Amino acid sequence: MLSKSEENYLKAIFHLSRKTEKGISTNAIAQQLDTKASSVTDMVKKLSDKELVLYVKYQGVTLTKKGEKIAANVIRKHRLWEVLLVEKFNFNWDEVHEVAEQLEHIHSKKLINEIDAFLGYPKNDPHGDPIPDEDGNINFSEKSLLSTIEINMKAVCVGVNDTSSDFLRYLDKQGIALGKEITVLEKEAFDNSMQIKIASNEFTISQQIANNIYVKNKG
Amino acid sequence: MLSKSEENYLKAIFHLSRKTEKGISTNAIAQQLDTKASSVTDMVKKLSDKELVLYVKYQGVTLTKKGEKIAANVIRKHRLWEVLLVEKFNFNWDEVHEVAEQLEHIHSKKLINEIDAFLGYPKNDPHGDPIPDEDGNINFSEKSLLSTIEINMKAVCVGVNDTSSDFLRYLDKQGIALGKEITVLEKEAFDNSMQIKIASNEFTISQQIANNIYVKNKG
DNA sequence: TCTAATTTTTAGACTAACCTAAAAATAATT
DNA sequence: AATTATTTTTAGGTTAGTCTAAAAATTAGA
Repeated sequence: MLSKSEENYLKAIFHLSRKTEKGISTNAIAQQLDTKASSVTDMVKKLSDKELVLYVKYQGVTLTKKGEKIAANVIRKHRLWEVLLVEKFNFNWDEVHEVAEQLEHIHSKKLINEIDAFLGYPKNDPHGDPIPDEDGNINFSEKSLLSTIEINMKAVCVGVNDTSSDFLRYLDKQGIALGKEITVLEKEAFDNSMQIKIASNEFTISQQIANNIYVKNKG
Repeated sequence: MLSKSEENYLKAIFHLSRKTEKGISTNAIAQQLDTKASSVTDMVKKLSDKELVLYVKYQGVTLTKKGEKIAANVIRKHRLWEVLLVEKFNFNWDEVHEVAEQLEHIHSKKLINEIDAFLGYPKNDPHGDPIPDEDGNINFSEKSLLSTIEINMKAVCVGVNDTSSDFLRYLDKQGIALGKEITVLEKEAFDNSMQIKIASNEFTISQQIANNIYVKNKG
């Protein structure tokens, strides 16, 4: 049985691996976990001994099949708990992260599968991220950043990149939520801000906002 | 914020304090937590520094008001999680303990109060034990051991003492459950076994069994 | 009440997970 | 290609929580 810390390292490496094909640097992991590179080196050696990562000194790490499966399972738990909190326990999508960080380390196969069933086998968490299945398979359906959508095109909001409270509450305030249809009306060349329409509401969002909203193009 | 270990010590002292007015010995705590007396001494000093227990060397410990409230809160969480597992997630009452031991250490006031509401503010856990309120108040309603009930008296099962899987599954098999009415038909002086009736079923139970079932006398 | 048995505490050590500071390796720049 | 800058690792230390073994205090028995 892995410790909470070991699980967190595997999860961090999993997430970082999505963004590159190369081995993940100790520094990158340290940053992700808000710890020091020297601590990462220690832990990565331990995970390597347990055959959960492949580690070559100075060359970064990659997950083994075994490590990847465990990481995906932690993420599965995190996301299912998030859905439970939002759907059944009146949490807002900006309130779930901290508690889910704790709950993802609860060890009980039965419990997480019962929650999955209780929720009707959801495919995505409250931020639109896909929920891995029991075997660690994860469905990365393609999505685009809102900032890349052309003028006069329609798109459906399917996820967010930033999950900070500040950002999510801004979205709440603007009426931006998963499933909402967004029309791009105009783009400002100077600051890359864009004019968008949701339902009958028209307003402007900054590039920073548009860079943190995932959509599926509807043409 | 207290560590999991500190919370477990407070909980153990709380439970042991129910059985005696005296200070709780390091040995008793060690036994309860399956650890060594020397470890207990260390921890008890720490809890004393934090003013969660009263500790005099060689004289045992008692909880302070502050410590008692925290302990009751851990127990509240443990028992509410148990109800959730049984009522919503298809756990049997003999399966909940281990997971609840993990879940009781999740820190989120909102979550536990939402669960409480979701469950309709239950008064007792699946084993009949009372659930403390948010302020740590706990309702110890009096109950007797089935072994003390006189012949020809009726009683309602309201709790169990032993919560091991073996014992609880034995009760399942015999049709003994919370709320069931039990009539004492006969007592065997030799081994203190008793003949009982539940619904229309008559059978014999050993003294050991009768000593682990709590009932409320119905006369 | 004095000695023996038991309980409790102290002393010293271990592990997991972290840290800082220095050394070593790799990457970047001229 | 040589030097500088950056990244990574090593070395040594810290804290929380545990342990064993020995010492000290308390309790029990004769």
